[in-house]
Amino acid sequence: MIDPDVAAWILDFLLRQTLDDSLVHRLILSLPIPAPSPSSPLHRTLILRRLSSDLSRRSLSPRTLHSLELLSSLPRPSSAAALRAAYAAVAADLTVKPLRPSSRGGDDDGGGGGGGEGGGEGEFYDAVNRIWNCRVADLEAAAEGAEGAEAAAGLVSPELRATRREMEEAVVDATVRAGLVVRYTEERAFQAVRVYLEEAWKELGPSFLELAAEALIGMAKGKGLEMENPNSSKPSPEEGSRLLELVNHSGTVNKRGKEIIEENTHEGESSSPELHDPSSVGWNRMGKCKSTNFRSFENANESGNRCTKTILKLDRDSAAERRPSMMERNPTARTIEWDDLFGSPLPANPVEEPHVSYPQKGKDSLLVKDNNQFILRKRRKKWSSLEEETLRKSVERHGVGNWKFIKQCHPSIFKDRTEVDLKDKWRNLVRH
DNA sequence: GTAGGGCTATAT
DNA sequence: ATATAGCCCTAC
Repeated sequence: MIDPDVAAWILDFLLRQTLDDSLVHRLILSLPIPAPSPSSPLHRTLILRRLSSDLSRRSLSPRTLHSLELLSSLPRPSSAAALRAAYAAVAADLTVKPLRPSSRGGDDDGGGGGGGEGGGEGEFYDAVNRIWNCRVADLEAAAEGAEGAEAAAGLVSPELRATRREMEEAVVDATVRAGLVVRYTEERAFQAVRVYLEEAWKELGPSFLELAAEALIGMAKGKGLEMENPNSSKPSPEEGSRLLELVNHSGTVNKRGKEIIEENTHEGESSSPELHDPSSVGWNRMGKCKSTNFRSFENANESGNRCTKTILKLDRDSAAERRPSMMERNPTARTIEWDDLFGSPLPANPVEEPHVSYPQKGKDSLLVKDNNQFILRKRRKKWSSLEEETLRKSVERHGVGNWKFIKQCHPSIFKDRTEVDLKDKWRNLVRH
């Protein structure tokens, strides 16, 4: 069994070699590597390797942009200027891509409509919206906001801002569009990434294993031994123990580093409790809960983070199917908490299904009785000033009514809000 | 997906 | 006690 630290050294070394990607992939799967923490050197190596892979496959994609964003958010971002340049170039390339002749006319042209020209424009508008009005606009906003709020804001450069303005002009001006195609070639983006990678790899320095090897060679030479000499191909016992010593010594250094990483990880967790929000787990499990007590059990858990509602209908009301009109008030409605129903602590096995976890009291949800239905209501959460400000800016930028789009633009900020929430909040904002 | 009416937890 | 903000419901 390979020690995880040793495995990390090996991987760190291998990732820097010009190995086939599929081989690297298999190595990653076979080595006992702990999930690299963002502050570990291996993390940077991994992202750089991913970027190199994009470059060698000559395939720039949103993933490339993401890699660059990750790199800029690492502590001590390397080669900042080259990184900014690469980001701007890749963003421009991805946007302009649909306008290039090569991307047009494919085999999907069979329909045979008239206007052969307009094909890429729609995709271009989408790309401008996606990349420049959302992604880059967010970076710019973060750069202006509280310093250090968003580390990736370091990607913002005058060049990037200028390119964004240019892209916005291009949306309404065909001449500008044509100019973009000429200027922002794919090759230009490749070149920018290449320059950055060269600097970044250089800045990263040799891998630990290479350093160890060099040190060993140095020691051997100091003793007058020639490593290349076939006569001394058998290392003496003394040399062997030196290597061990070297590895052990570095091992302690590495272990110390790991401890720091773990501390950082803990800090990160405590500062963002929503990262491991247990209630969402509870929700998902609730969705699987099957109970004979309930006639029906709907769980509308939207793709991911929002638990919309859970409706439980009691057996006895199967006859009373009629739903009250929206205008009818329900005098029996009241809000109760989980503890009111199940007592506290909750029974380990409240229904048939074992291992069912319920949302914690006061954590996220309430249970509302509405006529014959129980409705899980989302815990009321006040809008933060960041959410509010983001909504204002987004509406300014994208207009009223594009709630879904606005939510997609800021998935992390509006993590706990649905598009309906955004709409409701806007209604409140403009009411006063 | 969005608009708009309605309900209720929470702030005042 | 009242007003408001946040959330829910449903028609379209």
